[in-house]
Amino acid sequence: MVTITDIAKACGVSRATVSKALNGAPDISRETADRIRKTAADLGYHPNAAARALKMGRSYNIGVLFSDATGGGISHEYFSRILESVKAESERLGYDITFISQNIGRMSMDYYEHAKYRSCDGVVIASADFTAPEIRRLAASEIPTVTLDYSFDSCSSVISDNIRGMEALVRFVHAKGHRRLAFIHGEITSVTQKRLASFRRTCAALDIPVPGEYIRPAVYHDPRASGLATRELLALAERPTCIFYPDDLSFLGGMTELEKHGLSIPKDMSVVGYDGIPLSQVLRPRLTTYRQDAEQMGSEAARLLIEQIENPDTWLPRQITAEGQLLEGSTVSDIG
Amino acid sequence: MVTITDIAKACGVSRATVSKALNGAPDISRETADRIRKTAADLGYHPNAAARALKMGRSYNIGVLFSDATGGGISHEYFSRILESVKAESERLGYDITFISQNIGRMSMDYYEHAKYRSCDGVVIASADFTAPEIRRLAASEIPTVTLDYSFDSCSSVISDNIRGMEALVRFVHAKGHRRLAFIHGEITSVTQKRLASFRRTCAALDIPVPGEYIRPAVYHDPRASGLATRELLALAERPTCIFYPDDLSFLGGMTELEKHGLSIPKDMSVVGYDGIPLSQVLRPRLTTYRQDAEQMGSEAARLLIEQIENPDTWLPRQITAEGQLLEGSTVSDIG
DNA sequence: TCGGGGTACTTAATCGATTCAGATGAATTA
DNA sequence: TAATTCATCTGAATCGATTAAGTACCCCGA
Repeated sequence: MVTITDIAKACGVSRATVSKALNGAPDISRETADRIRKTAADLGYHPNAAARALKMGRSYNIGVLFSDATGGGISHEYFSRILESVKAESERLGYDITFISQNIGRMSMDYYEHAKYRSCDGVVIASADFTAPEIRRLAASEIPTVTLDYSFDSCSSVISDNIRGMEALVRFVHAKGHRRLAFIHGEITSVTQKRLASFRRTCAALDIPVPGEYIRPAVYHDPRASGLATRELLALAERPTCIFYPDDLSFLGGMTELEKHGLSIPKDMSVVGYDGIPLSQVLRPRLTTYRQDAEQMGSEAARLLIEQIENPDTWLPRQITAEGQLLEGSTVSDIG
Repeated sequence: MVTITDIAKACGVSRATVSKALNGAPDISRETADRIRKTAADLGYHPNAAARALKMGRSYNIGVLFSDATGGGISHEYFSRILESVKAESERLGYDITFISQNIGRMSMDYYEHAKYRSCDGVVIASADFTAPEIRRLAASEIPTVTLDYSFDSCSSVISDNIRGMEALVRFVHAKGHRRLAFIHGEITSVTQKRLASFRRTCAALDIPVPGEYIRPAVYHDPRASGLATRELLALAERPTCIFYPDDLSFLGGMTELEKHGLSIPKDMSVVGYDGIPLSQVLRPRLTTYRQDAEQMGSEAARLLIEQIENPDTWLPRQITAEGQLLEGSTVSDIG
């Protein structure tokens, strides 16, 4: 590896001079600085990240903490899209990405310790459970932190607008004349709570009664679970006219179940999804759903975090809401 | 942060002794070693990764390089599942994961330089194009490397058996009596070439003619592209009786198109996918496809890599083939 | 001619951990 | 008793980069 010493030798100056020149210190003459920069480029020099991290306490590395109940966090399309855009934006701004988890090999450490161990300059957190003490410890620590879809008041956050998204869907369906709305929800998380609360509140505002049996638990991104919930709904004495699915993938499980019962969408049953993944828009009928802008959320999160890292003094926590968008497909019949 | 110096002070020994005790050096007495280990645990000590990396040239960090044409690598289910399992297995073995890419911030560097910059102990490579010079440079370097779905003879690799997988599908369809097989393929990569070659070879072996117009290009994981390709196939004078899709998601695009033409699966058209993602098995009819074991591939890759890192002397390149499995759904009619 | 004040550099300490080459002291041997 | 051996621990250099403090040199004014 080319080190600062090699450049110093090649240029006949001290290592300190090289370091300063490369970092744009004011007390190096133009000519020397240019010469050093040219030599560095010629030799293919890149600073050693470990040495820098050790000396400066800055690693130019940001941690990503994705924790969900099942552990397969990344493989959910919503998360992987966020991850991809956090990664892209961070790289653009000069930072690398490392995953933060608990228990690396034989060492047992929590998230905070792991982040310190790797000298992460900051961490982006997505979690199904923000009440977990390990998550709170990290969020409350001196390490800059941005949370996704949840907000602590001591750190910045990027939130997809679940309240407004769900309200938009309910109002859309209501406008089409539906009054018997069933709601299949994912595991209880803060996001789920928001969507459910928004569903209930909007229904109340529109004078739509919501019988308890119309609210069914399932699991996010699990077509099987939503298929089951769908079957239960179809067994009710008074069937709903429209089913809200926890997400687009879950809808596919429901779709299968509806077909089995010989019900066609939207003639015999209307449905809406959530997420707006690309797949939902190539299905026929096109799914009516609410698109969450995962790309925007990821890059916004990276920007907020890095801004905080680089301006610790002037920084104040900010909550950014990522606007979604109702995708009006054709899975909701007009029975007005 | 608790450092080795803190422990040394607390125990009244030198820093050297602490380091040796924690690393199990033989010239430290049992009692001293125990006392030091206990103190370390009490104080919540964890070694500083940067300091270690600097001194030892070992970072306990492995790089993951996912590069595809579109750039959205991670968000493809197949890749994200591999990533998830590389991550899980690496963590179990004491390693963290960092993404390797080109051009971090203002610094322009290639993959190899990036891996050096972060002192990665090794790199797992998944790429759409293994002929790219930056990929070859990394694979040919002194950095331990494991490739996925491609093999250089100088490094280990984990390959999903595309040859056998495709052969199994063709034979299955042939056994059901189909003789007019259309093949929609993804972007031309080494994987695509293997599948296509295997398709052609197996067809030849079974005396199935393959007209050029039955081979259609599309894009992996893009329902729109495969929908288009499907439309073209349906416009042919002599339609195929079975369509091979590049992957399960692509099939969904085809499904939509087939429905539009009033064709039902498998009565009017048989189809097979590839990948065996969970979704494919909850659809009705259940998709006939070939399951690639992404989880096994990921953990196998991590194990191979770490074995090489930890035993550089006795190491020899190994090629591991991950067996897949034909999932016999009900999207292929029996016209025998 | 001497010193004040810049400019442009160098020296050396430092970050936290590892490791080689001693050093210490007790026990053993001639 | 003096020399040797062994187990156990310490001192100091080192990895590559940064940075506070110090030095050399030049220019200028009185």
